[in-house]
Amino acid sequence: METTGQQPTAAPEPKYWHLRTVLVRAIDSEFSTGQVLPNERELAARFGVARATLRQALDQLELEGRLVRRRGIGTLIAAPRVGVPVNRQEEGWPGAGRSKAWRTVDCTTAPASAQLAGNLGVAEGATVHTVRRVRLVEGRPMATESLHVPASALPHLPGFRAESDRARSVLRQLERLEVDGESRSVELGVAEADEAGLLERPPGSPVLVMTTQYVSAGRLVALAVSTYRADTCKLTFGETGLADVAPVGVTREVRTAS
Amino acid sequence: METTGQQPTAAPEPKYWHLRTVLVRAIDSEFSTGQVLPNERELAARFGVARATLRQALDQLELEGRLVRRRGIGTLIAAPRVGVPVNRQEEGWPGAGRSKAWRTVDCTTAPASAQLAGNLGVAEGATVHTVRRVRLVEGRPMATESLHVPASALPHLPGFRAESDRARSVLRQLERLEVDGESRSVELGVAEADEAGLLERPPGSPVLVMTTQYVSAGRLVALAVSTYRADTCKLTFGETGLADVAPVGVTREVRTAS
DNA sequence: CAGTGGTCTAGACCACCCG
DNA sequence: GGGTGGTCTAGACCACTGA
Repeated sequence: METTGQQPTAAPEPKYWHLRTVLVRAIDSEFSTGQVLPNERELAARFGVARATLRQALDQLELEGRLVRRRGIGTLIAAPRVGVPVNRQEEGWPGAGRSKAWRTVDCTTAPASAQLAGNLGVAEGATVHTVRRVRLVEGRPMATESLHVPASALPHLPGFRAESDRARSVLRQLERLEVDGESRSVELGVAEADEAGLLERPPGSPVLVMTTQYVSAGRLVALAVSTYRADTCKLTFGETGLADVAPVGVTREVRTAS
Repeated sequence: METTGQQPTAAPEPKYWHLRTVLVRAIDSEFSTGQVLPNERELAARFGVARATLRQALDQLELEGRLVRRRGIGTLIAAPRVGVPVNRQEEGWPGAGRSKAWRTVDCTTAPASAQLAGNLGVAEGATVHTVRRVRLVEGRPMATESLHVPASALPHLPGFRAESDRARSVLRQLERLEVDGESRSVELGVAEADEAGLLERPPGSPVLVMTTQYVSAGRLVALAVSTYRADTCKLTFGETGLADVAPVGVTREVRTAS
């Protein structure tokens, strides 16, 4: 199992990491999108390791978005990640009410918990509308979003309505507001049970969690928490999209090799 | 090992996922930042599972940034993620030459590979400067960056110099350019060997890969590929930072519970 | 049905940290 | 030293897919 002829005193490279490197090369040179790899038991045998060790390498590659594993089917070469625009307001929230990009799941109106109230800058117990939506890209769910709006930010909201109407009303009222700006943050998370279901992924799948604060007239009028599938999504904040860059994996390899 | 009294016909929840849920509750209620958990063998025994199963749950929690595991020490409750500003130009590149936020590692000047040339919009083989830097937050490395600049974008760059001087010159020249805008993308990746070393993390650690295109006078003048430690970083794109939102984990729990 | 990936086990050894 | 997490093994059973 010589790695690359390293000195005995050198730091010993874990088998699974070496395996990953070998597989990356094989994937890049001998396979193309959608193709299925040999099954895990065979691969493990071929490389002379336990199946668990091989799986550790595959886990890495899946986290990088290079592989997709489907139970009962096999391990496939993943398509390059989809660039999902999140910068333009039309992509995020206002104007999206009529778009097909988002599908409303439900809408609740309830008093804010201490936690949520703090984040929204309102008093605890203040009424807050919460719209839950799913973002679709090419018909597939790519993200979930929980949009929290204090009732005080929507003075002209019509009275009681059916849930689906209420969601529409909230979104419509939001569009009427002048949005001065948004501030966002992005971090890594995992899909909880409900999100996992909406994203059609198993619980624990990695997601990019984007938190957006919408400001109007100097006040925070909405807080959106979105979870994007990390396996297939690349969040793009482009201002005026220049040419798209090639998959990062490749870019980074190039740099490393230089 | 009753989970929560679910029907036999219900979808069986994996043990490691149930374990994770239990641990999340324990962490939030009974532990505080920096505290060490019982060791893995003891925890596994206490929950009546194999150590490997327990580790699967801990892996999840580490990915979420709730735990930190240190070899020879133990498993600690992680501090909340650090918000790292990446939107303001002063945080990213121009003006950072004199700042203490970035430490230059090296600087190379070489012909562009086909891959890199395509991404930069120059001819293959064109001369490109590459500055490698590390971003420090509170003295700790939080990100690595490879900044690629076509020599054609820096017409006034002085001649040959020592490497450290060259890096400084490239950065200084870049600052002189008027930057019309940047377009960014963020996705999930893993740290390769060299990045891992700079970030003081083992290879394969999750990172947020941010790719930034800098545009000046309608032309792409620089391409930056940054890798941020996903365990401790939260990328913030705030325009004019309002109050910070609480840790997302909590926020999301609140929403789920509503 | 046979074949795939997903979960789980019990045990072993190693690399690292500290007193 | 003894204790920690990190790696690796060989095997088992389950859940899902497709023919």
